[in-house]
Amino acid sequence: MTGSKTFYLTTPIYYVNDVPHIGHAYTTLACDVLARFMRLDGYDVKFLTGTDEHGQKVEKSAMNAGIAPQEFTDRVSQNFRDLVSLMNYSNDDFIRTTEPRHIASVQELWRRLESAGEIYLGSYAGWYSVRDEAFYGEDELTTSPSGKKIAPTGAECEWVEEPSYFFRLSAWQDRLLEFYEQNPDFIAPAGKRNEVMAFVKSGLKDLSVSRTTFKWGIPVPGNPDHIMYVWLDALANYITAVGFPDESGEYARYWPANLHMVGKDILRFHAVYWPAFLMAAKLAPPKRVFAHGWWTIEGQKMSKSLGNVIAPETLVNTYGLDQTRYFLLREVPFGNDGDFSHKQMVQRINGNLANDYGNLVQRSLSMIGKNCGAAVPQPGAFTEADDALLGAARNLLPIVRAEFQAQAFHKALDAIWAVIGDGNRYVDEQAPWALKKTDPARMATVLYVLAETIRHLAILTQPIMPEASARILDQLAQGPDARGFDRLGAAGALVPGTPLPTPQGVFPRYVDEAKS
RNA sequence: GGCAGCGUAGCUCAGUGGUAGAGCAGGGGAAUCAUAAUCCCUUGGUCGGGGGUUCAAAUCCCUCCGCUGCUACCA
Repeated sequence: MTGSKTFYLTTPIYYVNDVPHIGHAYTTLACDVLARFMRLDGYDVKFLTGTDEHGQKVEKSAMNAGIAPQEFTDRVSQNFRDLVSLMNYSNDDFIRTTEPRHIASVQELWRRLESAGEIYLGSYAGWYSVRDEAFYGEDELTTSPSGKKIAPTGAECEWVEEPSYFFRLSAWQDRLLEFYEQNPDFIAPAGKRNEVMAFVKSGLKDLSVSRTTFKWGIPVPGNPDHIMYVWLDALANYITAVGFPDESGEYARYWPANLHMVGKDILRFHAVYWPAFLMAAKLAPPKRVFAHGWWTIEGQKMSKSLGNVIAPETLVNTYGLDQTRYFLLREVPFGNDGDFSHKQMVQRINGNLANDYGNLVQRSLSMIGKNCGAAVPQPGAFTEADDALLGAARNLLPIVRAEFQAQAFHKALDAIWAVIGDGNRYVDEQAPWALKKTDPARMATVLYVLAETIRHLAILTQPIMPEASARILDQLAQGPDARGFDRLGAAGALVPGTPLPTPQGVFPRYVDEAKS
């Protein structure tokens, strides 16, 4: 056993009514690279993703499709399971909110909240638009000449009242603020933390947590006329997946979650409602919620009406899987909004991957293949320059680790690429092609230093680019058991004389189709 | 409207009191191991405008202009 070092991280569960796009792929990708990193770093990791399958919209979509809701969700949730293999995600579980384990979990959570006096039956009243399926505040509405209340969307609203259970969110305002104060890293990035705290400080109202207007959801225990509020249902997936209500097994090992990764649109649910629900049920709140930004496409907002929504499959087919993974995490400081453009993508592929990283690997391994009998060369004494490059490579782990722990993936990549740059400069300065004639022993040392540097780089790029990194490690004859972070440094140093396969390019240049 | 943040080289951004920086793009050169990839040098900014504090401000204060986010129950 690895012992006590565990790491539990989650993506949001995706609403099955959506078609997977770059945004979904991005969220799960960020979790995937973190999960891979932590595993390589010796942690016992649980990485969860899944689908949110209840709610009025799903019910309606199923009806329109002429099939039962369950059959409908079975069908469309497949889109998200396909995304897993397309993007090479390494999740340990895939949860669906229609599974029996989840229904049992949510109902138990409800019972605990109810028995703790945190839920009461009241009635929910407000201006409701049937067309928008949404309630509006009095101040958002305008009045038409005929006296009707009109929503900002132009839809007519009517005053409706329905019985509803409420969660006593108002009672948690101070305890939430105290929780944020005592856990300054709970919400990231910092700007988002300020927004959430401002929201909570502005005052919290009790939250309606049940509906009677549709059926497709989890019934309230003891009152099946009520369906649970979708967010209570959805958020609970994070404890369901670790076995709740059984608190002995995985729950004891993994809960509280180390990280909930979310898009910035659903931060409030995770940073306000969720810890309140959990604390009210006398369960531990998660350690951290990170809200990342949105992608625009060629400078424009992604939207169905603009027809510029990019399917992850298109990216992977056009640019390659690892190239896409690299771009999404390198191009934009994680947490910021970013823009996807073909030009930038090609820039990254050709500049960073083909020219910098790929070329360093290829030029080094190619010289070893041709001049060192296709085996790891035998080094002599190291010079200052050798030690400098090796030192930079060996010093990378603590830097990269710190950046990953802060989810600053772009900074981790910057640090790795700095060493790639060092490597290319070292090749030019040492000019092993000249040493070949003048000092073959020195050439062997230089090439050994390069191979050892590349080994470090490839081990560290595994989380971001699993396939390409594996191919580089293959070319260094490093087997599956030689790829963990415990092999960085002297512990895993290449053994001179080890036969190496013929090197092959790993990052091809992207050449645009000839314009017509 | 209120609260918060941003505005630095053509582009994307780093830099929070002490002589303006990086990557990419542009220009010149070197090298030839390598996916014509690499390496070196270099052009380029009155740090949004104005005012103030200070020996010294991109960095602190005030003000104006522009942009963005949040301001609860569609997920």
